[in-house]
Amino acid sequence: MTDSMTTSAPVDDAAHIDGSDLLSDIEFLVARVRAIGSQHAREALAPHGLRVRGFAVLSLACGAVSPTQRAIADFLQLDPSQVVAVIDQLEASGFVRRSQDPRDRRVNIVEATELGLSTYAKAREAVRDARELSLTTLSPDERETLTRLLLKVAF
Amino acid sequence: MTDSMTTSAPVDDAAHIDGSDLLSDIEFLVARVRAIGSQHAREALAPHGLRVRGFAVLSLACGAVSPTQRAIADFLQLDPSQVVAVIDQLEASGFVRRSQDPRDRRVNIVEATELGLSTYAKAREAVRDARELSLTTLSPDERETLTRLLLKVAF
DNA sequence: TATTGTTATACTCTATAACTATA
DNA sequence: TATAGTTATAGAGTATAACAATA
Repeated sequence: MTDSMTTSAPVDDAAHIDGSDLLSDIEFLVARVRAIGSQHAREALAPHGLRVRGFAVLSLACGAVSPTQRAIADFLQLDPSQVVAVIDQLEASGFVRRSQDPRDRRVNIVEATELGLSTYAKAREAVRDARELSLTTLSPDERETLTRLLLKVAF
Repeated sequence: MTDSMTTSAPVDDAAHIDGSDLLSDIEFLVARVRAIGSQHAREALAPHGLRVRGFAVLSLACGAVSPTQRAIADFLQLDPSQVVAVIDQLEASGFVRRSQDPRDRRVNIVEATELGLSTYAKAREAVRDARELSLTTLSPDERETLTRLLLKVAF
């Protein structure tokens, strides 16, 4: 339920604080794990000129089908106006380009450029490496279980 | 990696978008689950005059030992200046009071008031009920497993 | 009339540095 | 000199409404 990050180990303060309610609270734990994860991801992405939301959008633009802005908004559960801002930045960095759908001129299709594709490949590696730091305490089996359970909740 | 919320089911758009990279990404899934969870928590807490961070701090203040602001900051991994703001609000609402530690006058001990204790009890119930909506797809065993795995990563 | 993308705006959250009072 | 708390500020993230172009 919080989101900042330091490297301290608050659970060690067991004598000075009673966090029993929160420590058994899945939402609290999820919030904390997200804080750790997005901090690591931010650091891993920064050298590649990407932030977390930009990385997610670029990931979709690099997929097998070039998505529309609307599809991106739906998939990431972002407001369409937020997608505009993210894509503005990605386009300014030369990672994606917008192209009008000839069948419906309202629609923008978001395509990754060559630079976008290669940057994404490198950024993806960097994120994966950083993730090792977060998940080092989990066995491969446990990671798979965690992924499966999160997927059930997320959708 | 995103944080807004609607009730759409983006995974259904499988034909229109390729989210395969993200859907197997624990950090992405964690971010999404957090978004869902904190949205539910926000809605559950609003009628009680609490927000997510305030609820977390109040939870600690209602624990067996009254924490110092520093202990709260350490435990929640918040910057001490953020704790000040949260406690200001909790104190203005009459949920907690600050009292100076007589042994070290720099230290503020945060105690829950009677109103704080009763509000926390109600808010905790509301959050628990709301959580049922998020976790309805998980069995009790799965919830326990998820809690255990998250705890391993979180600390 | 409904939908895609856009602009503008405000609010919350997060991070940082500088300050005070105590130790 | 170091620590607990505070103040101030800026940046990032999020939510909302109104708008133009197109269907």
